[in-house]
Amino acid sequence: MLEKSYLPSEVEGRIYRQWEESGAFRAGRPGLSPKAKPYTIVIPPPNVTGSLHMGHALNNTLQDILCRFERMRGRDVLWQPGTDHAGIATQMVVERKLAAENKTDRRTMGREAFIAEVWKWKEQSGGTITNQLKRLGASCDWSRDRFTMDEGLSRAVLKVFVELYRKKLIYKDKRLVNWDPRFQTAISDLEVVQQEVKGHLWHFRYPLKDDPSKFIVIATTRPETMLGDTAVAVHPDDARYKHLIGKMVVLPLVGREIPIVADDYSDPEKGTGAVKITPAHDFNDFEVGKRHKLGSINVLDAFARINENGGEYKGLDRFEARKRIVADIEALGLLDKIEAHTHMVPHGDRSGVPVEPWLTDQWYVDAKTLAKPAIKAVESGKTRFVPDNWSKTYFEWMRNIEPWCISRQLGGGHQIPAWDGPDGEIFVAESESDATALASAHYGKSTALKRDPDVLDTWFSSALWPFSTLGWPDETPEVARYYPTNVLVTGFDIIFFWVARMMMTGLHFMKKVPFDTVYIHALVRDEKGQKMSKSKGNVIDPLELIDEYGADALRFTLARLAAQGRDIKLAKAAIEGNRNFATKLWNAARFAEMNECRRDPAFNPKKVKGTLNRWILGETERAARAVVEGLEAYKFNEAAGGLYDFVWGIYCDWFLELAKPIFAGSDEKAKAETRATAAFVLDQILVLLHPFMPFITEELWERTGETGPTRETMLAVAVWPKLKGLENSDADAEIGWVIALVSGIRSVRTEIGVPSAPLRLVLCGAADETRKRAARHGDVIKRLARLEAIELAAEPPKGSVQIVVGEATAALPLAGIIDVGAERERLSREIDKARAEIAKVDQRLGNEAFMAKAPEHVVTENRERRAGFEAIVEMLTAALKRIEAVG
RNA sequence: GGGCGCGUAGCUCAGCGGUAGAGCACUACGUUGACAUCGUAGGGGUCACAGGUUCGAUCCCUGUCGCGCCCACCA
Repeated sequence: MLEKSYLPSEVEGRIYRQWEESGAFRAGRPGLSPKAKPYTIVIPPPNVTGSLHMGHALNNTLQDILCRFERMRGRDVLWQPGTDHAGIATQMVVERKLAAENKTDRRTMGREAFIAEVWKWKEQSGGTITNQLKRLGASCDWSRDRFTMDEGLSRAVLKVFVELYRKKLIYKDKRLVNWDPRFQTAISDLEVVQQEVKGHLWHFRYPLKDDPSKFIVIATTRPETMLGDTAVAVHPDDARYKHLIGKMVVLPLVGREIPIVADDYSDPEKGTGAVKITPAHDFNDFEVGKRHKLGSINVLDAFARINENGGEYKGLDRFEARKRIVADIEALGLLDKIEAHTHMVPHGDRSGVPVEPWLTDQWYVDAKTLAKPAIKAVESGKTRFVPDNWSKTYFEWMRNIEPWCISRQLGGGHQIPAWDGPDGEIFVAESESDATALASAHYGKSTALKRDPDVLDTWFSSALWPFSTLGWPDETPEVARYYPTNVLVTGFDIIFFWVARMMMTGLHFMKKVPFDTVYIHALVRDEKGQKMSKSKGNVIDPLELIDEYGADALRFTLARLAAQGRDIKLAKAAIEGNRNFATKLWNAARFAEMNECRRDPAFNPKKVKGTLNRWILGETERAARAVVEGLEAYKFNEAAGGLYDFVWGIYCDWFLELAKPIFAGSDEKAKAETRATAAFVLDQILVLLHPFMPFITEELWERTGETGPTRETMLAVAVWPKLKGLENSDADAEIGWVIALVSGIRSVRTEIGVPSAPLRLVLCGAADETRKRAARHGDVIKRLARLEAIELAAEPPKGSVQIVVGEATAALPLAGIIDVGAERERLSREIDKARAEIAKVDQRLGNEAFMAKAPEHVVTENRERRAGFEAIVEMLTAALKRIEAVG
């Protein structure tokens, strides 16, 4: 006997262990048909340092739903798990740990020692997120778990780097990069976030060399960079400054003479119309500098302090220098004015400090070239975004892509496989010995090399994920079988970081797109729509929810909210509601058990006779179809919502209720059939629901299996129901009639204020069918609508209230309801009919299209047509009146 | 500045050319042998606003207002 309610905490751990032990999650799992088609999803690898947050919960719930669904449909599913070493994030965690343990810091201990610390950390805590994913129910093939730093993946990284280098798609270049002064590393454009900062616009007077009593006034938000100014630019057509073009100014505080140049970049509307040019510290200025062959003077060091080019300001932090310079300019009488100014300032996404454009040597990927096939693949539909509008975002970025800076000056990560010769010559190879060999050949003698200390952007290894995890560059059977993957499930925030780059590397190295479909899901926010963040304190921890309500309730909630194109605002009440749904399901199974609804292996749904049973089987087929269609279209909300309505609103509310009198009755044959049907439908429900709520369904599958023939886990074999040809319009009509009648009576009872008074029901109208139905279902109707008696009459009694159900009418003494929907449908049909008539007339007159488009012309132009039009108006008016009369 | 999306019941959200939906909250009644983590019924909405298309618009088109996000922007 099932307990009174379902207790997730007592079930989930055990069930998950069973699944794992049975090997059900493994690609090529036992019991699989040899013809099974592969179905692959690679997990977006979470950071090893991370722990499960709500975004992971959504992302992995959706992946798990798809994987379990396809597994049950008989596919050979590989859900490839793994974790990412996540550059800065990991470095920060490990550094914090070192500090806590009073060990030496990363730079002092050196690379080797630090990497060892990272690995040590990974061994200790890297399993956290994996275990949390298991608690969620994720059915990954854990035997294939990978880490971006492990040996195989590192080999893939080396090979990709070397190959792209040889094809000149990776190169080293000296240009401005976004420099993060907190971590002292370059970062890519994507890792820069713009933040609004309330600052100032300082107007400085730069004296003319010819006549120091005259000035040109420039405006700047970053006074400290003036130390590196090499020109002042004005717009060539700016009348205010035209006469100054070509003249020199003397840079205050520094004394350097710099030219006034004419350049379109200068915007007469902004600032004073004259702009200082600092090519070493501004991306736009860098371009201006190139055009006018200006020198560039770097005045900052790696910590964003003023360097030796800053003269007396050397050693000052950039913001300290700013204050000093403004004060000094003011002291010289060269401060024209200060305006308050709010503007966007680029910050490092991890460090949170303003980044500096800084001139350094870095490694770049020629993204422009690699993007071309990646753009084409989406244009041609080889890879499809769902929802489709994300392809627009993808195109927009890919078509304007800039070189990808891949080198980082960090402690952890894949070291760049480049070795420098004594003369600066660079040797790129997969191993030190290969590089040495290259160097020997180049120099004609063995030469000592020094390895480039930089590491790769963490996204470089992630970009290879769909094939590196399968064993590439080796030609493994897994690569052949499971690549390309079927779908990538991810959030829109990493389309650029990750999706686009996987497309580029996948197409270049595998010659095939990495995935057919990219499903982009929403962001999970709190119930007020705020982004969840630690600082706001509005983070909902999925693990706490799992503890409180069970993994199934959380998963089902997320699935029901995962509509395309809208963020998810998650409220605890929603999860509670779905926990209640789990309880409801549990109790439906309990009810079935109490009524001896045992699974019957010989049960054939097509041979069922009873109307109620035929009806619920048809409904089951419909529900199953809705799940399949929903999941195939990635409409998780429709699939889950449909099941919710089916299980609660149809199976429990009506089927089981209508079955009660049969179970209590004496018609043994009907009883047996209804029992078998109830058990069969419950089985289908468990299967349909399993992708969404795997734990409770597996538990019930097992428990209901105790009575009938024994059976394996739902994952062992293809158990997805093939329900076809069960829909039955007679049964639909009949049970629909009963439901409508009972609902109508209940509603009328409340309306007239006799919720439990004994009432008689008088059935009238289309007699034969009504009479038969009443006879067949009289007991049920009486019971559910709490009636004293059901009578038949030709006409509704006077003073009664009518309930129209289909063609039949029922009447209760007092009350009143009429089927307005039927009226409306009839109206629509009549209009269509009239339209067709009019079209015929038009055709006869040779003006087909005319009438359809402009009826008002018709009214004045043609009597015959006018008659047709008026017919519509008349019908409309009449119908409207009918509807009004009814209320 | 460029782009995307959203404004539907008190709240969280579905829906989408044909009588406005669910869950939660609220009200009334109900412990009727699966379930009070429940049942039945009810109140509550000019579906942001204005035009247009249509027999009919919450839904399609145009515009306005409000909100959110992404990209670009350090004078």
